[in-house]
Amino acid sequence: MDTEKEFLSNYHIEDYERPSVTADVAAFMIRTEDKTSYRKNPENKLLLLLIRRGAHPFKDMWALPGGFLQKGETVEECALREIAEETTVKPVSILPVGVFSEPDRDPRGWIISNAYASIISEESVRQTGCDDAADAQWFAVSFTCSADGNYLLTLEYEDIRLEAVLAAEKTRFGRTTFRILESGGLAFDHAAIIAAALSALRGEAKNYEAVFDFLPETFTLTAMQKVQETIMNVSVLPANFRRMVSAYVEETDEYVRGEGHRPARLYKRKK
Amino acid sequence: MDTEKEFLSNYHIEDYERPSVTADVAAFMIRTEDKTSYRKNPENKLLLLLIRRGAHPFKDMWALPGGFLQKGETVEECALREIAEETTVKPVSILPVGVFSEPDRDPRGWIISNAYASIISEESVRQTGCDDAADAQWFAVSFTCSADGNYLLTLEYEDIRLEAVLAAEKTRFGRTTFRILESGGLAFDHAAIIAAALSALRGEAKNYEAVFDFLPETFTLTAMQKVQETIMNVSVLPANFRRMVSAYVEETDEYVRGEGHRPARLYKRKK
DNA sequence: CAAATAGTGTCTCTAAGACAATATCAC
DNA sequence: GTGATATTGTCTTAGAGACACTATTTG
Repeated sequence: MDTEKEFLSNYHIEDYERPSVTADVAAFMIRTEDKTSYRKNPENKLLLLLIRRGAHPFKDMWALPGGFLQKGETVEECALREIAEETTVKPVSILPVGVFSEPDRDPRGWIISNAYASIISEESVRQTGCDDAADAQWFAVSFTCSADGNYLLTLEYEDIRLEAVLAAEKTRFGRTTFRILESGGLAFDHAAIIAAALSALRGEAKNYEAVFDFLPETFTLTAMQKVQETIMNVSVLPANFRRMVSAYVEETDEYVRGEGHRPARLYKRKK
Repeated sequence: MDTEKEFLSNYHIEDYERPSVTADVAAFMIRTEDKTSYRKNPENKLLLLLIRRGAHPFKDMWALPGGFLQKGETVEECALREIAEETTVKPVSILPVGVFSEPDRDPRGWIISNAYASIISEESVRQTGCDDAADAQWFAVSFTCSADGNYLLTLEYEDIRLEAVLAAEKTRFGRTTFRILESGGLAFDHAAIIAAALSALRGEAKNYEAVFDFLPETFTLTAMQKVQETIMNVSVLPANFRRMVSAYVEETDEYVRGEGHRPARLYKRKK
């Protein structure tokens, strides 16, 4: 009968075949567009960071930032590291989306991916400017349910337009998985990962958690509502929105002036 | 410039160090206890399947069933296979709980675990009888928040009593992770995995999805309510429970008779 | 003043909690 | 009848959607 110590010294973990493990990150940002009139409030756009692959496989196609898990870090730390390497900004928060482990999902071999959604604040990007590299760009996101029950994921940056089609498959427990019908020029199974990340993000925006992460320290309630509506792709009456978030925010004494209409009070998140 | 084909033939995935990947499963069952009186309804108990480890490390301690990911299967398939190998019954459903990847979580080396909760119906266990092996037993589960804000996880089988203490750490998005203060004799970080699985299970029982999976094809509403209450550790007034589930169930023409009180109509899940 | 947004009040409807009351069986 | 559960109905309250109305600013 071995002792535990003896057992461990004789144990060779290398004897078993193992997969490679990666973390892939869908990094979202909301950009405030330019005003169309001196008195109109600006629109918002939901953006997703994609990297143009410089190497095979899927060379020159667009993919989520991500990379291999390194010894000594957790998968979550790996996701944070990868997003930091690509953007130079620290994500406000990070949300697990799922594990993608279909054996044939990567032509390089047996590689399973831990997917995360992360939220990057517009503020932090404006400060450090992270999209100067031509191979990393923020794409405008559209994700809608089409008439035939499939989902259409559209990603646009200047004249580049990626259109993926996904079949939504309801699994147990109200979860939905997405099967790629057309990848739309996205590498690997990243179209499915992006769809899952968007679903997760929308789920978390319901309780306003995710909404705050897109916003600066202080914000107007209208700005908050626009963020919520941009993520969720629905609209609410302003009066009702104010009532619903009133428990989560607190007033400051400051106002936004000079907008061509009544000044809006700034709020901050209630701890 | 390589073609993709050339690139892949020169690509040696073995050059990079990789972790081992496992799936661990918290398999839950609800057992109907014996009646204490001819006319009283029986109580329910929530049970969790644990395996006594026959090998180092943590030899002779209790652990979740689980095992290494094999080539050609997804982590979910791995979880299903592992639970089938241990119990001979097919779980009704399986629910992802999270990835546990702290570098030092396994003394054998770099091993990350994909945790799942699975639901086993009492019916299927009664039919095939899966706990004849002395090294696999169903433990009664108790999981409560103690006065100091920590969580107490108690697992009992006959004279064996495992008591783990966990600190709940709120992460973003309303999620909670559990840090082990006392493992209570559970192997690896399995106390934390069990706590996370119970949290996930309770979350899914709110919308009755998980509740149906514990029940047979047809059931009384009282039986359904007891299952819900057993999982969630809360109680509801019967009148209100009936109203709340009325949208999810439909009547059958059958009744349960001979119980010493008014016969209860049998219901089935509404598709 | 006009255009636009900021902000308040109120009506209605629905869902959930509390609770009263009735129904039906085995012993 | 008694003790237990089964089942229905109703009162109340909280929250969300709809909408009317007022307030405030800049060009």
